[in-house]
Order: sequence, then structure tokens, then C-alpha cells
Amino acid sequence: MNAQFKKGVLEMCVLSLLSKKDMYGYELTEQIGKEMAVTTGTLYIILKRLTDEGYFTTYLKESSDGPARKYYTLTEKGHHKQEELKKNWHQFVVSVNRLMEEVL
Amino acid sequence: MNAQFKKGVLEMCVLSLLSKKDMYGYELTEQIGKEMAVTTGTLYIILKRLTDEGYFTTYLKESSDGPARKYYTLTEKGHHKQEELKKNWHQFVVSVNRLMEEVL
DNA sequence: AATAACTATATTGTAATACTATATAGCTAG
DNA sequence: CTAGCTATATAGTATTACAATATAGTTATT
Repeated sequence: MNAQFKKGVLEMCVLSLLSKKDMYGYELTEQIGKEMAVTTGTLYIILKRLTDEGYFTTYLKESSDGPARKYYTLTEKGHHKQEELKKNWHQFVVSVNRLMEEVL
Repeated sequence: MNAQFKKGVLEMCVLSLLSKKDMYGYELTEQIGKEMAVTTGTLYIILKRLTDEGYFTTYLKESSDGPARKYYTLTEKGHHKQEELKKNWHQFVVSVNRLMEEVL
């Protein structure tokens, strides 16, 4: 998989998953990992950045089978960002496909 | 437009356009510019890199309305790279869409 | 209780690549 | 001859994913 394709998209995926329900970091890594290669390091950096930028709030919750988990909750700002990124993404895919399929 | 989405994709677009016919740098900028914002600086750096990596050969040709143009021709290696990137791109889009639409 | 395996969060340093700004210069029209 | 268009090119910066590594709680096995 081309690592460059992921630039910006991982952030969108995180926001998109969190728009459905609160999740913790490790869980996000596993969900996204089903579709593409991603390391925990990458995910935690994204989570830290987006938290700093006000897209999430967080809370700790104990786990029955392991250490406590930090859950992420989308803020209003986060929801808006998610919708904006999703819209941009779909437009982008259409543009790229048009460029590639086009017979000039 | 999210600049990050373009990472890796611009390279693929250049290869894809050149798989149809030889083009010169400025022409590529204009064609890609129809679908997304892109500066000449970015394009020429990509062209230089891909030339150095053996995906193109180049030749100069005089123009009737301006300075001489440097045309780019895909090599066999370039054609293979283009097909590979295109395949990866389509798979990537499917994966991302699945992640975003999924009800978990 | 000691150890290994699993779960979970986090940081540092590096690599890849797009953007901004700028430089250079040929050609054409007024 | 000058302005505007065409065309190629480079230097410095910013963003973001990856690899490697550190830390530590929990569970199961010996």
C-alpha cells in the first residue's frame, strides 16, 4: 500500500469512526487496520494532534481485561470537520478518476 | 482542497496522463489544474524525480508560440508503475469508503 | 512469585512530498 | 521596447506517515 495515499485520509477515518461512537486508541488502530496497514504510533500522534486542535474531548475508563482505556468523543467542531473532510474526499476522488480516465 | 489528499496522487496523475500521450510540463500543469489546485513548482519537482527514477525519457521540441518545450515519454518501467499505482489507488478508495460508511 | 503474552498509551527521529516564493528566460503583441 | 504570456527550475518550509522504542497494567503459565 502506498503510504502517501494515506496522508490526510487517516485523520478523516478517525473522525469518521468517532462520529458513530466513542472509541479508544487501540480500538481505532484495530478497526482501521482491517482496511489498511497502520501503526499505533501513527494513530496516537493523530489523536494527540486532533485533541490539541479541539476536535475531541477524552475520558478514561477502566477495562475488564487490561489497562485503562482513553476514550475519544467528537466535539461539535469535530463533527463539522468530519463532514467537511468527507465532502472534500468524495469530490477529490471524482476529480482524480476523471483525470485518469479522461481520453485527451 | 486538502493538500494532504494529493500526496502520491499527483505522481499517479502525471503517469496516467503521460500513458496516453507525450506532454510537456506546462501542459501537464494545466490539465491537472482543471481538476485540482497545483503549482508549477510542484509539478516540475515530480517530473524531475520521476525522470531521475527512470520512469520517463525527455526530448526538446520548439514551439510556434513560446520557448521550447520539454516533452516527457513514459518508459516501459513508467508504464508498469502507472498500472500499479492505478490498481492500488482503486483498492485504496474502496477501503477508505468501506471504513467511513461502515456501521460498527 | 516470576515470566511471557497481550493490551494500551506515548515519544523521538526520519523520510516523503506538496506548498510558497523566487529566479531565469524565450516569445509575441502593442 | 516593454508588458504579458509561456516555460522550466530551485531553495526553503510545513505536514504527516513510518520505524523504533519506552513504559506499564493485566492475565495466564510455569
